[in-house]
Formats: sequence, structure tokens, C-alpha cells
Amino acid sequence: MEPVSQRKNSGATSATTRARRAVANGAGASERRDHLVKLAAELFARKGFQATTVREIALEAGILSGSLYHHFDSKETIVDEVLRTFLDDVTARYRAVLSGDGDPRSVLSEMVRIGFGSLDAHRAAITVMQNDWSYLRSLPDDRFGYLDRAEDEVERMWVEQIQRGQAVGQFRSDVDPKLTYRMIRDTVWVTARWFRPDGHLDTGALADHFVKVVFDGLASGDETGGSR
Amino acid sequence: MEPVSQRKNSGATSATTRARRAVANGAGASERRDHLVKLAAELFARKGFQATTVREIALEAGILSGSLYHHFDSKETIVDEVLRTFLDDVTARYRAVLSGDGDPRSVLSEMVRIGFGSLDAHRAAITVMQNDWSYLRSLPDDRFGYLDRAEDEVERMWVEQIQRGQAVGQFRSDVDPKLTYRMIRDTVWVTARWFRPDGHLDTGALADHFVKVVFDGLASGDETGGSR
DNA sequence: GTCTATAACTAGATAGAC
DNA sequence: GTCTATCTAGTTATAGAC
Repeated sequence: MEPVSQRKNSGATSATTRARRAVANGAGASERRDHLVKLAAELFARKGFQATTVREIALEAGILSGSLYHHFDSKETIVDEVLRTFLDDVTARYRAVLSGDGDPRSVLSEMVRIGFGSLDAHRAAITVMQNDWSYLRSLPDDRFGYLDRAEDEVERMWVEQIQRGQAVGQFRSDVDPKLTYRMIRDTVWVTARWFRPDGHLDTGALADHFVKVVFDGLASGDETGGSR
Repeated sequence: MEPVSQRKNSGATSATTRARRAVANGAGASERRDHLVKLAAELFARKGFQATTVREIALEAGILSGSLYHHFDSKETIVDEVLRTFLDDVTARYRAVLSGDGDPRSVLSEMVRIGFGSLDAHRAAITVMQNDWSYLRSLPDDRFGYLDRAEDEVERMWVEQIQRGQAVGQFRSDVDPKLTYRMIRDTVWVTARWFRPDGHLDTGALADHFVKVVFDGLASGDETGGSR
């Protein structure tokens, strides 16, 4: 038996034309649907994809679980949309920066800023991506194979810039580009675990701090011990 | 109906005295039990705590799910033991280093090495800790409250060393100690996601690389752009 | 210490009324 | 677009035989 419905929307957007699926992106979009995806993303982020039940998602939206299936054909479809929305946005931003003519250091710095900046709009999605990646990839079909492909593409972008920076002498050459990329990537995304938009630092300050340490190092300039 | 049992251990360690519970650590220990915990940890790490069923754990051990409950009173108890074993080990190592008289830079460097080094013995536990932390903390009782307490203690250790390093001039003073700690912590632990012990780099090389970048920076020494 | 059998429950998903 | 009602399958955990 389902819990009693606590109606919030007793008739708003009642009979709007909702045949506008399959537009913009390939998946299908509507404001109602987007809202449900957002609610679900927050729950997925907080408790994990599997620990979140369709009943909880529905409850949060003020409807019953069965009604969710009018919008989505499965729970997987919801998380799919959460992740795709984020990945599409961030890869598009990366491409925009790379199409410019910045030097490696400023391009990399800009990419770091894009990463931290995406915490504002995509914090939940980033958390889900990290926590539930291995589970989603362990599913029998290849539905989430695009995760690996997106990761590969992004890795190429970063590694190329690091190598370019080494070639022109902006970055030290005794670091491994791929390892360095992973280090940066991990540090940026993992921030989603504890970052709160209403906290005392914003994503810009976070990026500034990170760029400072990674580019120039934690050691004070006037010190022994540095083996450089 | 359970799958057919594929007996692996047809009588080994058959009638060993197994009343030696509640020793060493508080939880309870036996080789058999430890082995089961290890198997479970690998599964938890691969698929997530909730996606891993007690049937799978039992299957992996060559027994049936009911038999698991001779060793553990619940699935939660198993993951509890996975996490405690790791946390006890790593905090003990931190304390050992801090009880020495090293300068901040070498202490911090040693702590980084402990972190990466723990990937060898605790890779699965570290993965579980990261992926399932928020779920375990969301459980009704406070059973996993020690996670927060351990985190707090470790944070104090790190932040103190960073501040000490700033005080003696080993570390630059224009970075936030707490933020820097989080950055380091996250980067070290998150490595568990992709690190493979049989890969082409070991945990020592990983630590070397990380220390190099974080202490001395990615920028080449002879370059403009560094605002220091 | 393991197995057999099953209880008690919860999950995702569906069909059709409104 | 939502609700009611329900199906099916899978989950943790238990009881008692061996």
C-alpha cells in the first residue's frame, strides 16, 4: 500500500501540450520531466542510486510511484538523463575553450574553472557519477557505455594540453601527463562530496586555490628540500 | 531456491577452536571470518554495498547465504568490519609518524606515502568508504558514526602539520590549510578508483609523483605567469 | 560450520480507472 | 497526468536438521 498522496499541484500545468518530446537533445524533454530528474538527482546523490527507491522520488514530487512511469520507462532512464545532461554540458564547455587560441597554462586553468564551476549546476550529477559509476557500468547491457567514451574524450583533451604545455616549456617535463590529468580530474570532481553552494567559499575561490597549489606548489619559494 | 553449492573447502580447518572472539580489536576475529570479510570487501568495492547481495558473498566463499549468518549477524556487520580494519590501520600509522620529530614537510610527505601505500592492503575498503559513505551515514541508527569521528581526527592531524609548516616557513602562507588538506585527502583516496596493484606503477611511484606536483608545482621553474 | 527451507518484506514495474 | 491495486522477483534474515 502506498503512502497517502500529499497533493501539491492540484491542477497547475494541467492540460499543457506535452507531445514535444524528442527535441533539443535526443532523449526527450519537458519542464515537468526536467524537474523530476532534478529531484531524483538530489536523492541519488544523497543516498546512492540503488538506495533511492522510485517511491521516494515520487513522494518528493508529490505523486505516487506508479505515476512516475508516465514520464520515464524505468529508474535507469532517470539516472541516465541525470548523467547525460551533465556530461553534455561539461564536454561542450571544454570544446569551447579548446577551440580558442589560449596558451596551455591558461587553457588548463580555464578547464579547471569549468570543472569547479559545474559544481553549481551539476553537484548532484557529479556525485552520482562518482559514487554509482562502477555499479552502472556493471549492469549487464551496455546502456552506460557512454560513460567510458566521455571519459576517454575528456582525458584526451586534458592530456594534450598538458603535453603541449611541456613542449613549450610552460610545464615541467618530469611529470607524467596522464597521471597528472587524473590527479586534477579526481580532485576537482571529488569536491562535489563536500562542497555546498551556500558555504563560505564559492566555486571560483575553490578554483583559484587549486590552480595556485597545482601550478606553483605548496612549498614556499625560499626553501630547501625542493629537489628541483 | 539457492544455486548449487560448489564446495571448495571440503574439510580444511574443520574443527578449529573458534571461541577466540573479541580479541585484538573489539569486534571479533578468526581467519575464516577475516577471509570472508576480504571477499565481501572486493564485491562491495566492485558493485557497491547495496548492489552486493549476501548470496553473492556466500557464493564467492563457496557456501550458501544462510551459512554466512553463522559468522556475521548482518550484512552491515560485514561492511562495518571492512571499514574499521582500514581506519584502525591508517590512523595508527599516522599517529606513529606524528609521534616522531620530523619537520612538517617530511611528516606531510610521509603521511601522503602512508595514504598511497594503504592502497596495497586496503584498496577495496577505501573504495567502499568513498562510494558508500553517504548511504551508511544515512542509516537510521548511528552505527557508522565513527566514520565522521575518524575523519575529524585525521583532519586535525593533517591541518596541524600544514599550519606548522606555514609557521616555520616551509609552506606558503597564502593557502588555506583545511582546503589544502581536503584536496590532498581526496586526491589520495580517490586513486583507489582506478589504481590496480598489478599495473605499471606502484604506490611508491604514485606518491612520488603526487608529492612532486603538490609541493613544487606543475609550472616549470623558469616561466612567466607564476604570480608568486 | 554448512545446508535446507522458508518467513517477512521490499523493490521496480504494469494495467486500467478516472 | 495521476491514482488504485497488484504482480513478480528478489532481498535479508531465521530455524532447525545434519
